[in-house]
Order: sequence, then C-alpha cells, then structure tokens
Amino acid sequence: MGEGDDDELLSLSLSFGRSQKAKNVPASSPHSASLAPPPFLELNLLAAGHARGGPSQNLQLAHRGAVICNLQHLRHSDLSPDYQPLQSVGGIDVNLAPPPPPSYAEDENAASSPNSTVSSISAGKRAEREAAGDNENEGERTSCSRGSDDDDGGGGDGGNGRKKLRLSREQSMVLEEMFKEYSTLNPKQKLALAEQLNLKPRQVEVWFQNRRARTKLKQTEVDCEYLKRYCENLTQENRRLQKEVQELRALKHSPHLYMHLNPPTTLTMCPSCERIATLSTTTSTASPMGPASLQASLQMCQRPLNLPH
DNA sequence: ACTATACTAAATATTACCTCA
DNA sequence: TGTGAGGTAATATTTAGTATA
Repeated sequence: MGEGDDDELLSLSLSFGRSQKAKNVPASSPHSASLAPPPFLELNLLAAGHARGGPSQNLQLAHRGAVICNLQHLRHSDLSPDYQPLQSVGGIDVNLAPPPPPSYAEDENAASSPNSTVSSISAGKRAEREAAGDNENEGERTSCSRGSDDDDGGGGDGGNGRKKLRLSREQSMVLEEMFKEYSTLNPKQKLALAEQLNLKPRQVEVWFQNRRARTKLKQTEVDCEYLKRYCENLTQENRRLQKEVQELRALKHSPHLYMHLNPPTTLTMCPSCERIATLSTTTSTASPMGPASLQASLQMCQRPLNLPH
C-alpha cells in the first residue's frame, strides 16, 4: 500500500433479493408472503479514486429496479436501526396506494372490449386458464362503474383485439386494501375478489403481480437511497481517515512534533468492521505508533470494507 | 427420476392519461 | 382552443424458474 493508494475510496453497488426457494409462497399461506423485505442485500465495496469521480457517482439508481449497486452480504438489519425496509421510509409508504387516478371510472372510452385474449395464439397454459376461469368475459367488461359507458360504441371493441382498461377507483381501492393484507392471493381469495369486483380472476391475478412488482421497485429505490447515503458517509469517513493518516505520516517525519503526539484515537477502530486496530488507545500513549502498526492500520482500512456486521 | 401443472418474478409490450409546447 | 410529442403509470403478455403432486 503505497502512497498512491491514499486516495482510494469506495464504490458501492447493490442488489438484493431472496433465494429462489423463498420466492414461491404457498398459496395456502398468503400471510407468509406479506411484504417482507428482501432477506439479504449484496454489497460490493470497490476501491475507486475519488479524485476521478465523486463518491456519489458510484451509485446509480437503475431503471425499473434493476439495481446497480452491488452489495454483498448486507442484511437489512445491518444497515442501521433507523433503516425501514418497507413502508414509510422518508415519508414514502411503499405500500400506499398511488393517488387514485382522476376519475378513470368516468372515462369515456373506458367502455371497450374485453381485454385481450389476443395475440397469444399458442399459450396452452394460458388458454387453458382463460377457458377455465374466465368464460364470462367477452364483452362483460370490468366494473359496474364503467358499465354505463359501454354503449358509446367507441371503445376498443373487438376491432383490433385488446384494449386495456383502467380499473375503477373503487376496484383499485378494494384491491389495494386486499393487498395490504395479502400480497398474494390463494385461488379462493382470487375468485372471491374477482367476483366481488366484477373482474376476471386473471385480472385480479395480474393486478397482484404488478402490484408486487411495484412494491419491490419502490423498495428498491428506498434501499438504494439509503445505501447511497450510507456510502456517502463511509466516503466522508474514509476521506477523514486518509487525511489523518497523511497528517500522521507528515508528523512522523518531524520527530520533534511526533514525540508529543497523542495517540490517534480515531484510528483505533476500523469503521467498517469495527475491529480494533493495533494502534488503539490502549497501545499506550507511551509507545507512539511505529511504521508497522501504521501499515497494519492502513491495510485494514484500505481493503474492501465490510459493512458492519 | 420424470412429467404435468400451477404458481411466481422478471422483463417486456401495450394502452391510457397527463403535461407542455 | 385544439393538437401532437414525449413521459409516465397502469394493465397485460411472455418467459423462465421452482414447487408439488
């Protein structure tokens, strides 16, 4: 670790998820699926010259939740006591229903066709599904609230197949309420909800899929913001320590000052792993830090940092 | 062990709606 | 005021992986 390493900083990249096994939630136990935070985060802290780019440049928010941050073995509980994995982080409640669309229910072209069943010519599995559960479809559009519009003729009626319709406010509200309780539905729940909302079970299913995806995306953004701040703090701390090391080195070369130097208490513990370094305050004020211990300290702080355990 | 089925997440496409020039 | 482009959100489809019977 030469002088050249002095300005090495950290870059953070993060991704998180759960093991594949944990992904599938038995339909019979919807509660177990309820909005648990991803069980782990992956974090990679890489050396990056801060002179070349700001520390915050090393983190980016990926579009659509594809997170670029690369975190390794960082559990949510590791982040900090104030880290909130879900729901209202920084004023954001990721479970909160998005503001209701401005009266979609009254939307005029909302009439329109049964959704799709279109293009997928093959899709045996899906075809089966539709055939099985969704027979009532054809023309029987979604909500009663929009039923009144059905006659405007416009609508995407058959014409060219699929026409997407927004759910009415009431439907959305009910779905959101349900989602708060169960992030996944079992078949019975799905059927019941579909019936209650006058939707096709498939629509309910799709809505929940997309809702889970939105939740995850929001959570990803929240996590990323948090980690960004975390990284900035680490960067600051790193800078501070590097500066201190430089000062100490400078002092080392002026023995007069060096002998009167108090032990650098701030270097006694690695900020990342919190291990006590050789040059803790307990290394006695009488024995000023020698080159070896300094070296050890530097090595400790310059290798890729582990986040706090 | 193999297969069929059902379910899910992720990626992607399509459509609806909003804003602004 | 009307309109078209661009952006965003919502809804739908496809694909691949996994669990289970």
